Amino acid sequence: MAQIAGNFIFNEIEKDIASGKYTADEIKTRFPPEPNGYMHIGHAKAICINFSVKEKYNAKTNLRYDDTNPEKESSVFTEAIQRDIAWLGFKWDELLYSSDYFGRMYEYALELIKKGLAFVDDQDQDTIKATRGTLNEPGVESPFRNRSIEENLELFVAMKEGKYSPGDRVLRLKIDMKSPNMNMRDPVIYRIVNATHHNTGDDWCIYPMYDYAHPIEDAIEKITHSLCSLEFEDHRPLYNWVLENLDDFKEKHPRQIEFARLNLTRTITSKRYIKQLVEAGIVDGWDDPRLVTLGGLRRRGVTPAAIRKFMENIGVAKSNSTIDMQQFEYFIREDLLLSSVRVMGVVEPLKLTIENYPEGQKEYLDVPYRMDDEASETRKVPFSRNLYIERSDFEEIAPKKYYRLYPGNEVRLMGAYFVKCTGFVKDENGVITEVKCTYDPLTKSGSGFSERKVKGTIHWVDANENVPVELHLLYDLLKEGGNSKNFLDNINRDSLIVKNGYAEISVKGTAPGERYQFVRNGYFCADTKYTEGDKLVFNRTADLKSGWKPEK
RNA sequence: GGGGGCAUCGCCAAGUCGGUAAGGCAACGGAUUUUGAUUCCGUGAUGCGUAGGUUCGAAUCCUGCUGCCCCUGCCA
Repeated sequence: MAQIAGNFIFNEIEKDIASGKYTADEIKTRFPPEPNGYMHIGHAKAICINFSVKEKYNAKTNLRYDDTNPEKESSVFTEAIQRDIAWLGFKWDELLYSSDYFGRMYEYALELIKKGLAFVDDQDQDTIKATRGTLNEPGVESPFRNRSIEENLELFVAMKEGKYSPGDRVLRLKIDMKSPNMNMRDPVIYRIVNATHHNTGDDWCIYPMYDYAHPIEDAIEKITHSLCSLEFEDHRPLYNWVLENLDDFKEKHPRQIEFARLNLTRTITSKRYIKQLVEAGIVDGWDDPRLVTLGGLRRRGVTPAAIRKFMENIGVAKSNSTIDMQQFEYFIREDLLLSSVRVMGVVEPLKLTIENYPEGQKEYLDVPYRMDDEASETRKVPFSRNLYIERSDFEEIAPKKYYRLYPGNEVRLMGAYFVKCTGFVKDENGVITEVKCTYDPLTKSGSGFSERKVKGTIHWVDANENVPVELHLLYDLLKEGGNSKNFLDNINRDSLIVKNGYAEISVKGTAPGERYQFVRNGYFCADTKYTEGDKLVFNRTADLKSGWKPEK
């Protein structure tokens, strides 16, 4: 395996090992998603970070669902999450649910109550909110803060037994209403919720809050490094407080370390916004190939290897940053360059007639999959008088430095012959409908012909023996420069361009999910939703970079 | 009028004890090329938010200032 690049988290882990805080063989991380939605590229960063610790230190990494809010969670998401992690190529050591610890969490709450560190508050939500204070003013203590341990115990048990309704009472930690850290102002740690939980069913009607549950989950699993995103930095004192006040964990407990989450230019990662797109029918689901959800990327044809290399390359740090989408695209192309088969496909067909190639004649050329590799395998590609070429490979009046076809110019048809443009046909609207040319039999590909050279090489497809393909060209979902308050106004309505083209016959029978490089057009992946039987639909995963700029 | 973070090339990002600014993406040259792809060479900070200070020497230490992000859910 390739050397894993360093980052500040690895440095901290190594310091902890050096200082004896944790031994090398007990290093353990966890990826703790809440099963309340589909994962996207941002989650992939967190997954890669946690599992990279496993790989680098030969450690353990658990997949643990942070399922403490039954109103938002569902098992359709637990399954989707497992699929996505497995797709990325990671194997968790244990698959766990924080809801499996509800019993222990309840016992620990009892312990805190007995220690006088937690109390049942009868105030309603609005009152609690109003007495929390502000960033600049301290909060005020609840009038119920000092009730007896016995009464707290009795009330909390009653909460658990369903004697009250949601909102009636909560369990709060007794920390400090004057703390400058809002999280420490007697945070609520248990609330009453009447909802069926995806894992525990109707066993519970009280549910722990994240700030209380998370440190306990980590500690129970003996996680050493609890890696999370920056916004939890303010929660770290509370994370530590909970563990330091519980007998089971006060001696030794996990360490929380925060890192900056991933932002990518030109993309939408907000769950709320993606949902809007799905519901408005702008995209065809959570796995629409234009989305950076893991399902969307998979359907688009992006490989797990590309995602992982990208994540490793961008590093891990604490500064808020936005990575240029081009950097991600670079790794997509890099991975596809050698892994995908190269064939010819025409996106926007234009007829090419070879006037001196006998009508009715046809030959099958042996074309190497890789023109740049002499050892490349070949496939048979039919060639005849009537072909299709790319519309953009012909110009009636050539711009400067245009190497493609225009009247009088000669180019190479990849894997075939040199061809010289002799004319073209326009319809009544001035649209070019056909290009005419002659070919030179001496220039056959592979013959070693070297009498003259040609600047351009273009791809082509036989006009009779081919396979029709529907090509989905995918562009940014966000309009450039759009910053209307109304999200939908910022959406690029041309993010999906559908083209009906032709691919060489070897593409026939392509299975959903299979990839090609359609030479000069980019990397394509057969869509898993629309490809069916003879109907081939391809998503363009990425185009090819081009150094050619028409205008000067 | 609080607290917690972050500031190194257009975008990311190394820089662990102060010793004289890695790497990637992008961009721009040029070479090779039956993909204007790939590959290959070459080009970037006298400078590390800013102003001072300590030091033979500071991105790294000290002080002041500035900018940006996060925090007042019975969400995670």
